[in-house]
Amino acid sequence: MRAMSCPASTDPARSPLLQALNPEQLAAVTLPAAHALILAGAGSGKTRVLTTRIAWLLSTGQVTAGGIMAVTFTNKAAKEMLTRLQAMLPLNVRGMWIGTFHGLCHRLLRAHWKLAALPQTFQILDTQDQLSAIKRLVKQQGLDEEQFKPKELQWFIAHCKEEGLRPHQIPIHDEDHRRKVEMYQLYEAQCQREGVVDFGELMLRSFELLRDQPALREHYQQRFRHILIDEFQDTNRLQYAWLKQLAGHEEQGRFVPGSNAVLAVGDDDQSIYAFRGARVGNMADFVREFGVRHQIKLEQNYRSHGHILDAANHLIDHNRSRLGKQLRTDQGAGEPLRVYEAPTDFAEAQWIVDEIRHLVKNDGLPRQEVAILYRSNAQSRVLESALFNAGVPYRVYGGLRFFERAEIKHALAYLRLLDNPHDDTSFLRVANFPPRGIGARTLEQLQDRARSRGCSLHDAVEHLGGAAATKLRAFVAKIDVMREATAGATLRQIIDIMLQHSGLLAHYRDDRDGADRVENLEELVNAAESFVMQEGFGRDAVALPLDETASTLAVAGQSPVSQGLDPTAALLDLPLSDAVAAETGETVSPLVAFLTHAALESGDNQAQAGQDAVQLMTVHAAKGLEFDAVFIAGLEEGLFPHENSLSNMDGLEEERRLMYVAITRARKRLYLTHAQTRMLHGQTRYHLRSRFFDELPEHCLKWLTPPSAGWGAGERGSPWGAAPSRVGMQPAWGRSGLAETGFTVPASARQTASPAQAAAPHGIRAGMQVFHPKFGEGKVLTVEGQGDDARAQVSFMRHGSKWLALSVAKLTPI
DNA sequence: TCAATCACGTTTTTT
DNA sequence: ACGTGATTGA
Repeated sequence: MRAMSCPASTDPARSPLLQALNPEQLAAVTLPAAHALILAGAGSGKTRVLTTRIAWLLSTGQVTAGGIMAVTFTNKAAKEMLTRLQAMLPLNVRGMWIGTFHGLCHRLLRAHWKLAALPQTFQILDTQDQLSAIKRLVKQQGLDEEQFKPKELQWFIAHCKEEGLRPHQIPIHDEDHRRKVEMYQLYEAQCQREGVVDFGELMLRSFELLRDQPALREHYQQRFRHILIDEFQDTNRLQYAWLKQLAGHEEQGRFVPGSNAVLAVGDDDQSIYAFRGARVGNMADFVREFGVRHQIKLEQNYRSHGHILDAANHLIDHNRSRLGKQLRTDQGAGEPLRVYEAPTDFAEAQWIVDEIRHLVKNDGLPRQEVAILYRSNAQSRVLESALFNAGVPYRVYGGLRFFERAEIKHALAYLRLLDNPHDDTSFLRVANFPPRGIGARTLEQLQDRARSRGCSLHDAVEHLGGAAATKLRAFVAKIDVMREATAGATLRQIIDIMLQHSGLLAHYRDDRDGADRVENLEELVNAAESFVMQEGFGRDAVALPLDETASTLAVAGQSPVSQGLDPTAALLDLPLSDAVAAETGETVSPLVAFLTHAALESGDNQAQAGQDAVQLMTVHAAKGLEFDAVFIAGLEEGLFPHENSLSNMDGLEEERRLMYVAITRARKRLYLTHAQTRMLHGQTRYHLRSRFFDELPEHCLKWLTPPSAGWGAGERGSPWGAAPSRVGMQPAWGRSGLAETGFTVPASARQTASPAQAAAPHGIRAGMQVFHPKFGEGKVLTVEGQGDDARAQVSFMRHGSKWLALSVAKLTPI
């Protein structure tokens, strides 16, 4: 370790930390302390660069641990960074500000709860809680749930916050819009009254805190000399604005970057979250507004074989809006991409499973090194059943997470009421659970009373008369008893007491199908135990992180006071006493901390159901992961690219980036599969092969089935459909079995060798050019349903894509 | 208050 | 097709 703490002036290559880096990576790691942008391609060692950069900054004494902030999007990424850092440096990373956007915002708000106008024990509303809070509000306002769909309202509020807008800042368009904004305002008031904040509020409130408190802002600007941001292409407007508060200030309406250094790492080609507010444009804005002079591209890929990379490069080249980047590898070309067309989704799944068994049996591939990726969750069902029937162990990502399970949410609601009896969301969740004779009617009365008095449900109870009130009082008393019984207890004891007193445990024990839920509740106790262990509550670990940091570096032979900026001193100088309190973690009780943890980290996606299992997930979920062998299933027009994204260019380009992400997950072997027909929403649908096939270089592909007509076919006016086949019928070539056999088909022949596009009686088939009296010329994308129910999705030249009932619409093939 | 029935929606998702 | 969430009847 001593060797690493060489001063910045010595040859950096001598440090063992830096030796294994390629020139671009080295340049990125050893950048001067200035704003910089790293364009990091898939598999280019991005995380490694980030962590090594931090380690390098620390070990060369350019900054102390307290002077670094590193931001990620997911807890997983944050954890990974911490783990890798710890492996590189003898450092207590606890005092470092490494975490997710929301985690760090939360930390700020806990530290400065008074300035942020929050109650000290404020709790976090997850998406579920938020929705139920909104439903409650809509009902309370006596509004029609049909007209004001809570889901829509939730979306509206979340998006306003992502844009950094408070209700009064929103320009009103029309009456409907005005009412939405009004609801937003009422929702805010409700949250404030109940002492809860949603995810968006964590971001927005801490942004405003920094914006409106100059002393605080300057303190943190002085403190965080180096700010590093991962997955920058996924940041939304508010996150970027938040960053600017930490790294500069406004002057006459213009942003002036500060003296600290922001390192943004991202990949515009992997921007797949525009639908939730991500702005790739933040990358360009960052370069402009921060006057970035250092830009580095990491294009050396350490993951995939040549053909896979070629395919990815070629595909993404079809996107127009790109910063421009080309991955390269030192590994050989490797195997070609295998393409398989199945008659049905069922057959596709069957074939994939067979192929996986061969991979495992013949090639000795560990099952967890095989992934099946798909565009939408609905596709997992048929794959799961095929795997299940074949007895192949598998694991599906993306189900309910631990802290989202109903029984856990109930338990957490009780725990929250212990700290904050005015949390109405929690109150309503468990007032009658387990059932104790408090009906919906009673709760409605209580809500009315609370509203008219402007108080919480808890406080409204004593002002309620009648028989029902007795039961409510008993409930409130129960909570009060629990609160007394748990005073001064450890987290474990609190949970044990709560589980007993609330009757939750007994309720699920009595339930015939409650075994799993009982198990989960017991797991909750374990989760709390390990949380306490990790956080080291009530012990030295949290006490003085900055001092520990200082001594660590002193041992490494460096003065923590470099550039005259001692963060410890800066902190103590602060007139903000609660900042110190927060830094030492003194003010947060273990229970509050645990509840926060539950909200911010909703837990693992699924218990490790067998390590040796094939991995199933959406392409989105696969981002950042890699596997030896990858299957991308359901590569069909309308599915992938998804039909909802076809109406505009941006949508299609995002789908293409998604495909790019999918391809670059594979190390050695990649399969691309599609089906002619598929069950979707209970109906049979006929799909064309995805246009993405036509965007891959021919020399990378190995067609295991004769290539049929694809997206490009109709466009080029080639003849159609030789022999129509029926749904479920085996194609002429049968199951060509092993991937070892293959067809080599020249690109020119691809469109004409068109087998078996299933035909419906009306004669309209996917891929046809058609004419509509009103919309004019168009191309059929999808046909679904039979008889009078048959519908087609047609992409018209002038009117975009539309769904038309074939029994009504006058479509003529041309 | 609870179970049975029915309408509804159904791209992607983290915090 | 299928699971969820709200409504209705016992």
